[in-house]
Amino acid sequence: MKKNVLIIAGPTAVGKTDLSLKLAQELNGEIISADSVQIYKGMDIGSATPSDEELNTVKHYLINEVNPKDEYSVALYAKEAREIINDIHSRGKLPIVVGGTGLYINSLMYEMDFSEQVKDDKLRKKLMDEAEVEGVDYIHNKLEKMDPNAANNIHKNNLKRVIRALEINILTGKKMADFKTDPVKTTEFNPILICLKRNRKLLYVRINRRVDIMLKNGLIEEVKKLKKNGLNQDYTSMKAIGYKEVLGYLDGKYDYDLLVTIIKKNTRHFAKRQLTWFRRYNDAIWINIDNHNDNFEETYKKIIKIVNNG
RNA sequence: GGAGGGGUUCCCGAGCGGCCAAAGGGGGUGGACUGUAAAUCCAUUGUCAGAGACUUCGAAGGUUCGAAUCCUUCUCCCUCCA
Repeated sequence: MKKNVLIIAGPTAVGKTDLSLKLAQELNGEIISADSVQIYKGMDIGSATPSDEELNTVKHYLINEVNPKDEYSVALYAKEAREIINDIHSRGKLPIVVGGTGLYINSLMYEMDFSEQVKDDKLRKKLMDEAEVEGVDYIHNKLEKMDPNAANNIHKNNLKRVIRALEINILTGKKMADFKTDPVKTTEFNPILICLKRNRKLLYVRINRRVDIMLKNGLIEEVKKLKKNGLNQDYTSMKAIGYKEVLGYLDGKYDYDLLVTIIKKNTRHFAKRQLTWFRRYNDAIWINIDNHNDNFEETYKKIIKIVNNG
């Protein structure tokens, strides 16, 4: 029988951390983060990384692992998280994947083909320059000739993706579809996907409140520190919500009030995108936790039952 | 008290007789997503909805084949002079 992996997903600020800590204690589990920002070191406030106390209560993985100047990727995540899952299983414990990065979670639940190491920054830049000079239609037509299927699926304005598809074709001669086999579920373990949700309005209230708290807790200082260490908006890590906006504020692009508004807005938009992503999974178990602000008992008991019954 | 300017769809803001359910932006909502994913991109946004019908542009009247657009009165807001 395949071993279980419990996955707790959901939009930002829904309350994943609190619940997962409780679950880990009840289920003899260890937590693997699925968060593309918490994985970076020194980005704690803006990414709502669990506190030191929380991190010490339950064993956590893939949090504060990567230098913000380094690049990270789903491919790496899929590899590392699977190794950790195996390790946890080998010790007879339950791996609990917690996070809101849909693609990362997807890379665990499904077999994604990351075998070909293809990436060429120079080529990307060249294509980007080309697009700037010739226009998006030109570059999209180019893709149309090389990989009509991909061109059909990617909107011409989505430059990043158009270029990626071209990059793959130029580097490997393959087409996008060659990597995009029908979703095949992983056979290594049995993923149990729990998606947490709340009433949208309430979620937005929580988001707004949390942004205020982040600011009060020193988000700006955190970004200043990162900036001092040489980080700027060109780094992937600094494109995270909260960070990119504060960098703009520090550069004088807008005042404090507008900064707050923008961070909140972007976070709300993000939460919406997360929800859209998670809705793709037909076998997801959605749990509304509106009524569990103070007491998770009912929710975690429900989840424990689900896990125990396979 | 006098002289002007203005009240437009959730918000800001264009329109100034028909091509206006009304530009544009914001916000909201829905969606896409295979190595940057907290990224990147798309759609939709008066109501019912099938073409189409119905109710909107501060309020009430009026002119006109036809009004958000013109006239009258009322009402609220802003600026300047007193």
